[in-house]
Amino acid sequence: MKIATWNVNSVRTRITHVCEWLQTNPDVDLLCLQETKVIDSDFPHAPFLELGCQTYIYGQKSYNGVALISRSPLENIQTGFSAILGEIADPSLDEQKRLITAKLGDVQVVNMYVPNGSEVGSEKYEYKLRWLKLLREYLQALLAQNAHVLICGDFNVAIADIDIYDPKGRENKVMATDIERETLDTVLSLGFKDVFRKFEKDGGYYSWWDYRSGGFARNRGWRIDYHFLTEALYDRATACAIDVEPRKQTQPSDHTPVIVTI
DNA sequence: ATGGCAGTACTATACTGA
Repeated sequence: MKIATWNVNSVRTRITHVCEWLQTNPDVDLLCLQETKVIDSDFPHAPFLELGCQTYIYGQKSYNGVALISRSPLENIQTGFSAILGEIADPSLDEQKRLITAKLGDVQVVNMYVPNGSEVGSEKYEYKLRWLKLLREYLQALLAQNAHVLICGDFNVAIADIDIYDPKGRENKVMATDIERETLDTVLSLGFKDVFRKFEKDGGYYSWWDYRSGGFARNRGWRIDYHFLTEALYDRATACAIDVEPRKQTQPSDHTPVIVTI
C-alpha cells in the first residue's frame, strides 16, 4: 500500500496539479492533503470522484483544512481532537481544522497540519506548542485502540539540522527551535519513527521550498513533511520517497508530495 | 540585514504561511 502526504496550499487553486498527480501515480492508495483552504460546502469533490476516488474532508474558510483522497472507501473517519478525546480543556485547539483520521486496511492513518507558529515567542508559537502537547494525548488514545498507526502531514518542524538547507541560526527560527523539536520528540517517543530516514541517511532532501528568492531552483529547502510509523509498520515499509516533480511545474504548491510504501 | 512569493477575502490591502 502507498500513502502520500502533500500540503497543496489551496486545493481549489491546485486542483489540476493534484488530479494529474493522482493519474500519474495510480498506485497511490491514499493521498493526505493539507492546507485545502476551503469550507466543506465548497470543496471540489467532482474531479476526484471522476478519478474514482473517495473524499473525506475537514475544512474551514481561508486557512488550514485537511482532506483524505482515497482509491477505496475508508472507515471510522474522525475529525479534530475532541472526536477522540471527548471534551478538551482548551477548545481553541479544535477551532482550526487540522486533523483527520481514518482506517485503511489495518492501518490507522492520521493526517495533520501542525500550526506554523509564526515567530518564536509569539501567541501563534505558544499555540503550536499547546497543539503538539494535545496531539500527544490524542495519539496515546489512538494507540490504545489500534495496533498500527501512521501519522503524516505537514509538521512545520525540521526535526534535525540535516533537514534544513542552511541550519545556521536555526535556534531562533520557527520550525527549528529546540523547544519545537523537543515537544515533537515527546510526541514521537510514544513509538513513532521517521520512515524516510530508514532509506536515506544523507542531507539535501526537502519537502518544502520558499517561493521567494528561487528557493527551489537553488534547493534551499526544509524537510517538514513526514510519515511517522509505529514499529511494526516501520519494519514493513519498503520505500519512502519525495516526489519533486510537482514542485517543478508552473504555479506549484510550495510543498511537494512524500510517499511511503508499506 | 532585509525582502523576496503566494493564496484568500475583498476589491486595497491585511493576514497568513514557512
